[in-house]
Amino acid sequence: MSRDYKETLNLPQTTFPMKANLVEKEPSILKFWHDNRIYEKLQEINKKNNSGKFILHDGPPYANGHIHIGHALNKILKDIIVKYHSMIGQYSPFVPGWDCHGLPIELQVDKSLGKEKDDVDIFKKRQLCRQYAEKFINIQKDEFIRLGVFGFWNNPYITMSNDYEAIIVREFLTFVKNGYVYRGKKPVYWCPSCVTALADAEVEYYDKESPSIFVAFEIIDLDKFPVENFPLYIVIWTTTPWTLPANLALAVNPEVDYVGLKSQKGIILVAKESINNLKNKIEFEETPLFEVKGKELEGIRAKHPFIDRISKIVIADFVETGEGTGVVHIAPGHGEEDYEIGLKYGLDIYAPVDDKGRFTKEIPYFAGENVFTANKAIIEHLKNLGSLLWEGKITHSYPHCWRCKKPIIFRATTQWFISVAHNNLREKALEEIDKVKWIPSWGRERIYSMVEGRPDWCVSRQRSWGVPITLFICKNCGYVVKDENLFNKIYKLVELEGSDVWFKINLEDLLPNFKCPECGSADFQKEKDILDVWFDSGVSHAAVLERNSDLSWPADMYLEGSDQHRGWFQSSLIASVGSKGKAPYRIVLTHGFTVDGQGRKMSKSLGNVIAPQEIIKQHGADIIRLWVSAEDYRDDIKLSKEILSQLTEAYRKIRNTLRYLLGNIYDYDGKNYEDYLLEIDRWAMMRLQKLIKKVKRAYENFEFHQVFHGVHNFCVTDMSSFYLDILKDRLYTFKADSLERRAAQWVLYNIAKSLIRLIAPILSFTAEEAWQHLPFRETESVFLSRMPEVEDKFINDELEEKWEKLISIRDEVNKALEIKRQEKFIGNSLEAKIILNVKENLKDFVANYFDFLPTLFIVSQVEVRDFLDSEDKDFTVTVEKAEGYKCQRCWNYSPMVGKLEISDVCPRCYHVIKA
RNA sequence: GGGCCUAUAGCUCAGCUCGGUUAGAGCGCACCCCUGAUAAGGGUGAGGUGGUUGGUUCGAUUCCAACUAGGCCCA
Repeated sequence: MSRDYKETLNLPQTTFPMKANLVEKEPSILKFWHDNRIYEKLQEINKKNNSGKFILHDGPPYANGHIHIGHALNKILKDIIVKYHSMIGQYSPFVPGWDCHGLPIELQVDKSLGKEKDDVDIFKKRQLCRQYAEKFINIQKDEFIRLGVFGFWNNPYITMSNDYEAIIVREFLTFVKNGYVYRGKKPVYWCPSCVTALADAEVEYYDKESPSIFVAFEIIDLDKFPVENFPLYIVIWTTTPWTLPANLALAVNPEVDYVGLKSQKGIILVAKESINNLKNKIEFEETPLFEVKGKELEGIRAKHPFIDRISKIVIADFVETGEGTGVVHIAPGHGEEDYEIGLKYGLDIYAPVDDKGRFTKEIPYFAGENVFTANKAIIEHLKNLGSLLWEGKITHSYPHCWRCKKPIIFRATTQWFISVAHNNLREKALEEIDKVKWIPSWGRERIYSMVEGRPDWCVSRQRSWGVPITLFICKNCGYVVKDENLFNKIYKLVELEGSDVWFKINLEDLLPNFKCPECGSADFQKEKDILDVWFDSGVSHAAVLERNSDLSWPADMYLEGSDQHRGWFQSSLIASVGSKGKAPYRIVLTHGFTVDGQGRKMSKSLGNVIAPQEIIKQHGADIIRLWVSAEDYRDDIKLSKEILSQLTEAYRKIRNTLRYLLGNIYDYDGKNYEDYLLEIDRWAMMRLQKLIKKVKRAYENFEFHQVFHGVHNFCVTDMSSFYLDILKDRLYTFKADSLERRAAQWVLYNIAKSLIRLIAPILSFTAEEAWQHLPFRETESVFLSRMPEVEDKFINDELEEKWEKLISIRDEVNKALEIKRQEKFIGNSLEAKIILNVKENLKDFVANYFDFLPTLFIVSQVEVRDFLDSEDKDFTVTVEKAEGYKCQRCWNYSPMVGKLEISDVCPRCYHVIKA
């Protein structure tokens, strides 16, 4: 007649639920943070306590659309860093921002306007753009908050706010004042039918049939070649004959071999590798008369076929020999690469084509003719001159206008530039790059080579939605007014009314009776272009870091995806070096991009996109946060269903470990039992210290996946399968207030309290929830507490070594037990008695732990015998059935069961019950 | 096509900086146990041509090169 002893045990009790139900729980935790002003309190505390600052400056996402997983990744990484630094006491306010101007929003607004688009005035249109941006700021804000990201969400920075726009204007005018800004020409996509410039995003590629021609340019500098009595021609290939009037140079590849071939026309010069492309098109003798490397051709002069002009040969890496002749005709006003070459060789950026795509007056024969229709006439003309060697057709992918769907052209137009050469801006920027810490380190190389090779910054856009280029230009002589007083007035006006004001004012209003200092004219025009949005975000260091008194300049860190080496990191660097001479950041951390399980980029067409909103709905934000921490962000970051389910499992393990810790300290009295620890408790405390050390170092080094792995391993290996399993007996069966049990509780309490804080920057919701279940907590939120400190007194190498040995013996015991379990000899390990056959060298060691061994192995009895075999082992394990009967209370077997006053319990339990 | 980067078990990561015994961990999986952490817990086990191919070397996952696949940025 055994009675139920369950009620005499100290079984775990907790209100911390096993099932997280994050989907419902997280919103209530958000409310808790909000209602109790936890973030604000954290800032106030750290601001006061003076133990340093860590300013992570937020790169503004574009206020368009819902957030995607990349946004989530970026903001969570930032949040982890900011929370960690806050929890070591540093003042780390996080001011989120949004990038609001720019084409994508304008296009959306245009789309919604439909036909009305061309009728609405600029104020109306800008207002619509503003409303559009506002809408998505609010949407994204809610989505970021839902992820558990802490920050000043009520007071973010917005690049379209009046004060921010004013700083944009001020910074730009400073660049102007300091001489960095100039007007130049640059080819842009141009639709002759819509009479407008197009942005990259407005260009669509379709197949188009174009002429394909070989044209001979006669070489003047014959003395460089072993040819006598023969004219020499260099032969180009082009599919845009209409660009020939603008031809200013001929490009060859420096590494390619060029050959002279005898033809009817004379000797023709083409790439050796291109000879095959000429066969059946031109008659020539295949044996080359001479051979010359491309780079040796640089500088040689040739005659334009129908315009009285010299075209020099230039070298360019991009010239290919796969098609054509290995020689490319260069019209710097009509092509991107041509333009780059033009800049390099100081060529005129020449584009004798008007708004409607017609040749200007200066072009003989073809003036006034549309460039596309002129193709035919030009070919005819070349033919007549004998310069055309071959003519054919080609179908290729060609840019078209997204609105009228007609083919577009590249056409140089007047644009505003920031010179990177002026005042050694480029060199200074490069020097600054070397002062910054780049994580990962290859970031330095990447941005360095980009800045080293970048052209001047084209900052003008022919658009409506942006901050205007606030300059007045003399209509007569082109002088740009740089009056300090004027600049100040404009700045003040924008600060007061926003940049819309620019479209309402005239120079006359600001500087009455102003005359051009160059020519005395009083006739000025107001610039209509707006600024590149990269300038907007590029000056955030001035508009946010510098101006917000809670922050400081430079930032400790910028953290964005690796695409920003070309984007924001660079625009910020140039903007900051240009005005302050220094980089706006000390550390730049980059992360990779989110890809699917196979490492492919996420795209709608592949159907492998996983939205953060979806994960939140299914698993909760903490799972996204765990994902962010688990993956090594320096590479591309994989995300798949499989990865999510793995993380869910890992989450459960961590959560359950916390739950078990909390469940076993339900009646802990809060006193210090350090002096009563058993050795295994000291071992556990040591493991905890090692974990704290590892995790903190990982946070310091921004290696969050180490945090995840460290914590998870600790929960699984050290806690769940070892310490906690072994501890059950003591916790459940010992007298509730016995010193042994209290000592264990003291350890568990320490572990719980530390663990919760260690995971708080990552599993913010779960940590907060657990914290609220932690007895004797000193702060109302886990985030108002500090990261645990390593207590060196618990670190003991000798102890560690001993326990490694004990654990390896335990492993062997487990193997032996498993064999017997499979044989159905035993089930629960408490049914067993272990015989340890030990050699001389282990004897003393084992003897020392003799009393503890049953606990360690979780068996009922252990007997130690001498191991006399000569086998190459220090010990062997034999499993026998435990002696005596099972104690109905603690389930250990004992020969004493049945011999006591209470017949079904062991002596140990007997005393507990009796007491 | 160019610059930068990545490639270790089904998954997430170690190790390799200064090349040298059977390449580690956790998860997952399989089998077993427990039913006093229970939509939990414990045990054991099976999983790797270290992307491929060359080179350097007595010896390479670790160094070098090429290639393949993938990513970012350009063209």
